[in-house]
Amino acid sequence: MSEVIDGAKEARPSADSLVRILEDDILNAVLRPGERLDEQSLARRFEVSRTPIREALRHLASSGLVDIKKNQGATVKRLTTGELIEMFQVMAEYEGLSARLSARRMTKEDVVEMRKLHEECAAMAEREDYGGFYETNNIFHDSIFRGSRNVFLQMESRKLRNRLNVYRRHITTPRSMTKSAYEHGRIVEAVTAGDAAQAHDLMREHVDLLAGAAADVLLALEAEGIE
Amino acid sequence: MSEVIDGAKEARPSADSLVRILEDDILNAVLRPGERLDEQSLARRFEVSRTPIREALRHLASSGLVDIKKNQGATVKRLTTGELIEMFQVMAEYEGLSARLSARRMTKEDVVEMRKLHEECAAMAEREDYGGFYETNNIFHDSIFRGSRNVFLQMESRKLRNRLNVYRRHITTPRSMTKSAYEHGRIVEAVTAGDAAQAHDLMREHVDLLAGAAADVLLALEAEGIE
DNA sequence: TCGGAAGCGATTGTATACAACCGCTACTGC
DNA sequence: GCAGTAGCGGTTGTATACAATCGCTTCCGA
Repeated sequence: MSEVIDGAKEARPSADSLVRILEDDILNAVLRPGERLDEQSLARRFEVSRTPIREALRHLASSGLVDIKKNQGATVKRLTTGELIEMFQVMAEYEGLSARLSARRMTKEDVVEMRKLHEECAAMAEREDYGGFYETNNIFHDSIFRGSRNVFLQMESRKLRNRLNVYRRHITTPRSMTKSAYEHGRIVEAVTAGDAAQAHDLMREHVDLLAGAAADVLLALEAEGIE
Repeated sequence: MSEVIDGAKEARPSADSLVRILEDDILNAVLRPGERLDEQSLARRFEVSRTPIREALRHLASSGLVDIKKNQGATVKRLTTGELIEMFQVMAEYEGLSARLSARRMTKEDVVEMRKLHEECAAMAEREDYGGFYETNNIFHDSIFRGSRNVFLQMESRKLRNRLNVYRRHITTPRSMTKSAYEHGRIVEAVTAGDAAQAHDLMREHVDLLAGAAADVLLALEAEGIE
């Protein structure tokens, strides 16, 4: 990564920094889906010219966070239900692959780390500490991504997770922490045992909230334009 | 897509078109991995100013085809063997997911189309028409991606396939067409039967073998320095 | 009153001008 | 002779100026 120098937030940011700043704003819902991203306003706000703003917007566009229409400017990408489902399915696949690879490649130290995080997760569930569970759950999943020893997979899943997180607040997860923790346990066992196929399946099912026929129906409905 | 007007190849291309032109050049190895992409030269070549060139380069950078270092310009991204293998693994997962979803969602018409393409593939294999097999094989796999009814998956896999195709010429796939055709057959049956899990596994293994073989060849190539 | 087209304002797309930065070379001093 | 530095050429990064395009409003006519 770049220097940590940009701690001084009043220094005029350069295109590079702008990408991250705008990205954060989108992920934290400072900029909301559908919102217009006017080049001049942004230029004034950051005290730079339109040029670096444009570059940043183009970058965000090709990473999927922003939507640019020719001669009509940029808006924060608004995802339809269908697109969200599609992306969740791919995310589930990423997670499944990470578990498969981890089952084959994790070192003893990796496994210890993973088990520790799993136990922390379980403890959070026990206490019904939702915030803590959410945090630890993320770290647990990350440990499995790292264990996969596939940097490309890690990058892609991180990008996708960011995009999905924009909508996290709208997704009131109906899942119980206890059930999640139980599933974590089974995944941990499969990975530890080196059972790649089992690890893959358990993980994909664990993550794929909308795996079932519900998704098929929703997609079909949307295909005929019902909103 | 956009207008078909840009058939006139001497019209000065706009940033949008430039992305596709440069992309094609990279995919067709007119621009080779590691090659420098000088803004001024490109600007002269296409008779535009540096501005649209820059935008195109940034776009290609975030789609992974180009590598941009701050103040040091852009080069065609050169992938290491390890990165290629990682990407092939993810690609296999994409294909597996497409088969899984197709098994659940394909219409009767989709299935007919898929079977037709499979039979064409088999015929090509029979005749040992390697070029024809390659073409038809791609179309066959595409038909399954389409059958998945997951546009996001299709887009991601297309992007990834493009990136991998840059190195296709280095990958003289040692697989027999006959074996591929046979595996296609099993996949077709699983999809038709609606056996999602089976379709997924068969497809992933079908493509993953390519990855394994590719890895070996690439490792050999890297030993002598890829150029 | 409603439909349509032309003009206007505003925004994006492109070109050019200028500033900042990097790498290389050559020179100087030890 | 070699190390280090200062200067130079060239490339990228940013700012500004200009052109093209789009949507909206307004005006005209039926």
